[in-house]
Amino acid sequence: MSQMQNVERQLREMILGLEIGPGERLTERWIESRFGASRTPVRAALLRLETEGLVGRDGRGWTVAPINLAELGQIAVYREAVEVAAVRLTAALEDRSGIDVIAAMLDSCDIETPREEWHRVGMDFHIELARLSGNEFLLRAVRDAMTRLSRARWLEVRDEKALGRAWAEHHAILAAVRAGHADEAARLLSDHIAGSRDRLVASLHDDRRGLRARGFAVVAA
Amino acid sequence: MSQMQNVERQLREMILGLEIGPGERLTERWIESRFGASRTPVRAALLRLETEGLVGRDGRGWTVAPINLAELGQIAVYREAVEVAAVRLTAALEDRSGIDVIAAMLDSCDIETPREEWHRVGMDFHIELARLSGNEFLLRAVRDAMTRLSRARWLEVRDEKALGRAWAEHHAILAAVRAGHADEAARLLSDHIAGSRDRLVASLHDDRRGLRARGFAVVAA
DNA sequence: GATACCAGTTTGGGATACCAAACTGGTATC
DNA sequence: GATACCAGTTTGGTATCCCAAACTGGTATC
Repeated sequence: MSQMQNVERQLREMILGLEIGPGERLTERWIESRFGASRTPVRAALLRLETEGLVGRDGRGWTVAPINLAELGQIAVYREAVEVAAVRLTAALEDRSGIDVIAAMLDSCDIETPREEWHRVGMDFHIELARLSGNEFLLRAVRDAMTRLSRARWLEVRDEKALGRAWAEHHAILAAVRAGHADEAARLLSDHIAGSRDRLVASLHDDRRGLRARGFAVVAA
Repeated sequence: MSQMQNVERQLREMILGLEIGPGERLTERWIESRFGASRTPVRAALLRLETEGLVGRDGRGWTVAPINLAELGQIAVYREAVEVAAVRLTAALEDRSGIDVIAAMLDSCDIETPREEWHRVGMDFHIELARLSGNEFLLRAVRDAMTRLSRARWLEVRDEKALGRAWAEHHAILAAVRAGHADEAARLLSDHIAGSRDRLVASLHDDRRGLRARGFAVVAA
C-alpha cells in the first residue's frame, strides 16, 4: 500500500467519521506529521479527496467540506435520477439473482445491530443496487452521492421507527425489482429518496445550533 | 495561473485534441520537459486528469485513456438519466429565458462554420442546457460525460446531413422546454441521445482499423 | 483609542535529490 | 538458436529544500 493511498484512506475515514469536523481547516504540515508521511503523498491525497467533495479550498489552504443543506437537496435530485435509471436497467435483466444478496444484507441487521452497521448497510444498499445495473457510471455516481451524504446521515437524529421504515422501503423496492416491475420500483425508490431527503434536511435544520456548538460548520439551505 | 493548472489545461487539450493518441504511454519526465514544469505540478495534473477519465494507470505508469466502445454505450445511459432529469427541472422553472441564449449559440453555426466550432457547440449545448436546471451535480455529471465523449465525437465521421439533423433535434428540444412540455422534451432528448450513441458507436466500429492504423487504441464493445 | 505599518512566522506551490522496482539490451550458457 | 541471467537505465514514489504570498502580533504614529 503506497503512502498516498494510506493517507487518502485514513484521512477520508477521519473526515467521514467526524474525527475532523466539517468546516475545519487542514494544513498539509499537520497531516504530514499526523500520518508520518511527507507532503508529496499528502498533497496527492488532498487532490483526490477534493474531487470527492470531502475537502475544499479556502483561498490558499484546505478545509473539510461543511455540512451544506442546499447541497443535500441537490444531491437527492441527482441520486434519484441515477438510481432510478439503474433500477430500471436491473429490473429489465433476465438474471436478477443479485437481488437476493442485497436482501440478505438488509436482513443481517436486527435490533441488536450497532448503529454504525445500520449506517453502513443503509448506504451499501443503494450502492449494491446500482452495481447490479452493470453500468459503471451509474454505480460511480451513486457511490459518489452516498459518500457526500455520509456525514449528514450520520448526524441525522433517527429513531428506531425511522430505521424500520427505511428497512421496509428497501425491501419493497427489492421486491418490485425482483418481480420485474420497473415502474413500481422506480416510484418506490423515488418516494424513498424524497422522504429520506426531507427527514434528513429537517433533522439537520432543527439541529443546526447543536451542530454548530460542536464546532461543525453548517451551511443553510 | 499556477503551474499545475497550466499543465492540467495544456495536457487536457493535447489529449482531447488527439495530439497525444488514445492508449499512448505518458511519463512524468516527458510531460515535465514538454511543459517546462517540475514533477510536482505534473503529478498533480495527472491525478486530476485521472479522475476525469482522460488518463489512467497501467500498472506503474500512465497511459492516455483508449477509445472504449463499451464505455460509450454506458455513458449514453448515464447521460440520458442526468440530462433528462435536468431538462425536466428546467421545463418546470418559471423563468426559462436561458433557453434563448442556448438557441442563439446554436444559430451561431452555419455552413461556413469550421468543424471544430460545430464540435464545441454540440457539446456546449448539452452542458448549458444542464446548467439551466440549477443543479450543480447534474451539471457536473453532464460536463464529465461530454468530456469523456469528446474524443470519440471528434473521430466520428459525420456528414453535413448528420450535423443538420443534430441541429434540428437540439432546436426541437429547446422548443419543448421553452413551452414547458417536460414529457415531450424528455422524449426528444432520450431519442437524440440514443441516436447519437448509435451513430457514434457504429462509425467508430466501422473505422476501428483506420483508427488503430493511426496508432489509436480502440477497445471493442 | 484607532490605525497604519512592519518584522517574524506560517503555508501552499514548486524544484530537486534519492530510492526501489521495473524495464532493457546484451551476453553467456546450454 | 533459445533461454536464463545480469548490469545499466528508466520511472514512479517519496522526502526535503526553497520561495513568495498570506497571515499574525505587536508597535509606533496620529
